[in-house]
Amino acid sequence: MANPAQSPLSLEFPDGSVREFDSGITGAQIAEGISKSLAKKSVAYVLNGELTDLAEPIGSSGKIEIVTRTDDQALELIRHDCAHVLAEAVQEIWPDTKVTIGPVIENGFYYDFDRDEPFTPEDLEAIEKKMRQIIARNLPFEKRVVSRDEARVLFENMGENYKVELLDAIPEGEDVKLYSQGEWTDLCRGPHMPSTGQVGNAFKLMSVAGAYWRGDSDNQMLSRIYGTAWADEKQLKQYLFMLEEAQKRDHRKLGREMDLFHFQEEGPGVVFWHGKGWKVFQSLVNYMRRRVEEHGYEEVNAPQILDKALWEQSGHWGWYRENMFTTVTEDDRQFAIKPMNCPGHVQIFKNGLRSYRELPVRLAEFGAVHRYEPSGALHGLLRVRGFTQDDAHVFCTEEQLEAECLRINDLMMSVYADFGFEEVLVKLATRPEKRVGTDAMWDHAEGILRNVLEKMTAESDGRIKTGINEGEGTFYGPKFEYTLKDAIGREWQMGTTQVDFALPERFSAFYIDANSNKKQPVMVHRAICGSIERFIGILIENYAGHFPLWIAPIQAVIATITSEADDYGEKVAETLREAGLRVDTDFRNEKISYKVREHSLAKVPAIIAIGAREAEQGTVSIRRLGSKHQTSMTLEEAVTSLTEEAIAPDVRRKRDAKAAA
RNA sequence: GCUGUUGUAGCUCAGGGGUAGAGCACGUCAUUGGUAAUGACGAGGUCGGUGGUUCAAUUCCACUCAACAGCACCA
Repeated sequence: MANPAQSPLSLEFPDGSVREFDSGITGAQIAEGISKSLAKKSVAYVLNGELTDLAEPIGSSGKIEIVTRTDDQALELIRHDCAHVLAEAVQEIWPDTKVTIGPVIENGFYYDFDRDEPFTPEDLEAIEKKMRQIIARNLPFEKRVVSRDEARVLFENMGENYKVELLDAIPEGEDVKLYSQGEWTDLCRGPHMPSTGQVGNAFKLMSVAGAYWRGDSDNQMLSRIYGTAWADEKQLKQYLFMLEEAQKRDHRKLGREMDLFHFQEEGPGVVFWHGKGWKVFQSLVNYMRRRVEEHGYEEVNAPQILDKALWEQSGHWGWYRENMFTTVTEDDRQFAIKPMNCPGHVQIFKNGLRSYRELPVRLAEFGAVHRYEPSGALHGLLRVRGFTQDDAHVFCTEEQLEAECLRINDLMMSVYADFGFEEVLVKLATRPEKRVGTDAMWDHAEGILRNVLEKMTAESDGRIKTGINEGEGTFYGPKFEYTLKDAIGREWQMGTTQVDFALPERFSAFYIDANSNKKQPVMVHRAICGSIERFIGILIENYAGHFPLWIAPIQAVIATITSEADDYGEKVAETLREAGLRVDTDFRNEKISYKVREHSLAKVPAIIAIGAREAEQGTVSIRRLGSKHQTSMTLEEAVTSLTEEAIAPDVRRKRDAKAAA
C-alpha cells in the first residue's frame, strides 16, 4: 500500500465486468466513476473479501464490490463507528474517563471505559444526546498510519494507559493505525465509514455493566456501555420488539404463571418442581428413556455420595474442588456429592471382567448431580446447582469409536428434530490449557473427532453446520458442542459428545481382548438434553409456553358453561382420562369467558367447553390455545383426535413404521 | 466470585423517620352466564435477615442473604 506501483489494476465487479484502473485510485474514486448516486451512498469497499476504507487506495487487482450504507456488510461499520462516537461522547462529557476497547457484537456494540463513578441510566440519556450531536456534526473519519513511538507518545500524553497497553500488543510488522473524527482520536484497526453522519440515528444505548479489562477476572473491572445500532429505524424497532418478545417467553416468568416450578432463598440454584412442572419433567425423561433403550443403552444408577478418593483419582478434585459440595462424616471421612456421573459409570464398567465381546458397553443414567456454581452464574432453570443429566458413557474399542460417535450423533439429531429444532450447529472444542494426558493422545482424539465431524456433516442433508471452539474442550478430552436455534432465532448450547482416553487410564479400566490380553477401552461421554432442567427451560422459551400436546402437563380442561352440564362434563373427563389423556375439570360457578381466559393464560392446549347443547347432543366444543375459535365435534371424534395428537413422536414413528411394514 | 441495581401481601407495583396502600389472585355471599375478567363484602404484610443511629426505623447507616443485568466461570 505504501508503494504506489505503476502497474495498472484489473478489478472485477459483482456483475462480472472487469475494468482496468491506474494504481493509486481509491474506492471513493471508483464509486464516483460508476455513478454520482453510488458515490453518495457508498461507505466502504470490499477487495478480495476484505472490507476497506473508501478513501484507501486499491492495493491490488481482484474482485471489488462497493458497499453502500444499506448493505448487510455496512452494518458492522455502522456499529463500529457508533462505538467510536460513543467513546467520543463519553470523553466530551467526562474528560477524565479513559477509553479501552469498543468492538462490534451481535446486534450492536459496546465500549469499555475506566471511570471512578459508574454510569447511571440518566448518564446514558445524556451520552445518547451527545452522540446524536456528534453524528450531526458529520465530521470525516480520518485515518493515519504512524510509527509505534509516535502513537505511544500520543497516548501517553493523553494519559490513555490502556491504549498504550493495546499498542504494545499489536504484532511487530503490523501497521499502527489511528482514526480521528474531528479532535477525537482512537487507536483502531478500522475500517470506518467516510464520516460520523453515516452512523445515522437508528441506535440506542441499552445498558451498563461491569466487565474485566481484557476479559480476565484478575484484572481491573471497567464500566461497559452496551448499545444496539441498525441501518434504519425500522430495523431498530424490529430488534427492540424481538427483545420484548423474548422477555415474554422468559421461562422464569412462564414457569410461575404456568405453575411449573419455583425457587426460593433457602435453596439458591435448586428447583422446587410443582406438580405440573414435574409432569413435564417426567414426560421428557420417559421419552429419553425410550430413546436410549432403543439405541442399545443400559440404564444404571450410581451413588450420589462417594469418597473423595474417587474424585482425586478422576482428577475432578484437583480441577473442580471449589465447585463440589462436600461433607465430612463423624469419623472424619470426606465425601463429595457427585458433580458428574462418569466415575460412577467407570466403577460399574470395572466391576467384574469385561470381554471385548461385550463392547461397546453403553451405560445411561438420569443422573442427579450437584455443582456449587458461582452465585453470579445462576439463572432460572438454565444454570442451576442441582440438576439431572441425561448422561451416558460408552466404553468401546478404538475401532468402534467412530461408529459410536456417529451413532450418538444420529440419536441427537433425531431427538432435536422431535422438539422442532431442525438447524444444528456442531462445534469441535479442542484441548484446553488445563488438561490431562499427553499431546499425542490429544492429537489422536482431536483427529478422530475432526474426521467424525466431517462425516456427520456430509450425511446430514445440510442440517448440521460446523465450527471450531479452540481451547474449549474438557480437561480429559475434546468434545462436540451441539448448539440449537430456537423459534425466535436465539442459540442455545445443548448436547455434547466427549472422547476420553484419560479417565479409563486413570481408573485402570480394561477389557480382555481376543488374544486374552488386557486392553484399555475408550470412553465416550455424551448428553443430549444436557440437563433436563435446562432443556425444559429452553423448551418453555422455544414454545413460549405452548407445549405440544404430548408434553403438556394438562392436556385439556373441561369447562362447563352452566352447572346443568356438570354431569356430562364429568363423563367427558372420564372418557378422555380413560383414553390416557391428562385432563382437568373446571366446574366452578364462573362465566365461560372467565374460565377461557384463565386456562388460556395457564397455557392449557385445549379448552373443552360443555353446555346444555353439548350434553344433549353428546358433542364437545374444543378451543385450542392460540385460537380465537372453537370446533364442535362428537365426544368420540374428540377422543380420537386428541389421543392421536398426544402420542409422543418416537412412539408414533415406531407405530407408523410397523404399519408400513 | 466481580461490578451495578433491586428486595413492601401469592403476583404486579405505589408509599415513606411516627409500626402500611392499590389492582389482580384468595375466601364468603349473590349471580347459571355460550368462549380472554359478573358484582358485593371480607381476609391477607413484625416492609428479605441481623446489628447500629434515634424518643421512635419498613424508611437513615453497616453487615449479610437472595434476585436481576453484564463480566468471569461452566467437568
